[in-house]
Amino acid sequence: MVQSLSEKKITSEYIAARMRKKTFFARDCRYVAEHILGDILLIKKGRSVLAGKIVETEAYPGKEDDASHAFKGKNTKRTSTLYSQGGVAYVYFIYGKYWCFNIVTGKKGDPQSVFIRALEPVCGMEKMKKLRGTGDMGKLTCGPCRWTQAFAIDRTWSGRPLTSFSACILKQAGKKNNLARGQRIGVDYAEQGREEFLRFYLKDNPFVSKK
DNA sequence: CTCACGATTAGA
DNA sequence: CTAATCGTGAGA
Repeated sequence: MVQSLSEKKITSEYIAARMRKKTFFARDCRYVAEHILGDILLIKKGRSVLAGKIVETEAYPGKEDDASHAFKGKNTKRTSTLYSQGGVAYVYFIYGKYWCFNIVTGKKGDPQSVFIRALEPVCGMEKMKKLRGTGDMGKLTCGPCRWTQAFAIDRTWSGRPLTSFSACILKQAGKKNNLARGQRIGVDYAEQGREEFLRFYLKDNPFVSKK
């Protein structure tokens, strides 16, 4: 277990010292997907704080990736956010009831992103349980559409910066990740993309979506 | 306008 | 294992 953020003081100085900057997100999605493992996703609304350790990610390189919404440069009303400068969220609706959350990476015009598949709860667990309608830790935040529900993510998040005091990624200095890599999940429709090893996760972390 | 489908999940 | 469920995007 990571140290609970609520055990520390979440001051703006604390956030400023650890926040991942825009320049970090300007990198290739594979690099970002790997290096944000173990970092903390933090969302503040007034006094309420929700935070989780990132334990599972997938890289979506964009134009050359037949699993990506931006394959061959496809640009629609929904996917236009993917073409932003790295560092904002890309959120979309799926299966009639869920929200999927990505972090846009790379330079403006290059539609890369990192899909966040699972978090380990760190702060605001009671609120998460309420939003999920369950106290079952095994199903609270392990899964791309479970954690977004626990964090009340919806369409209003698409395009929002993840480099602000109310929403950011906190770098965890000195972390020792036991990294694992594999094929992405749920993209069997992509003949090329399904073969590539673009899924990253923390080995043996119980909050990873698949065992 | 119509229609097929999905970067998933809950439940039988 | 399958049903649920509806916004999105492609095509008529």
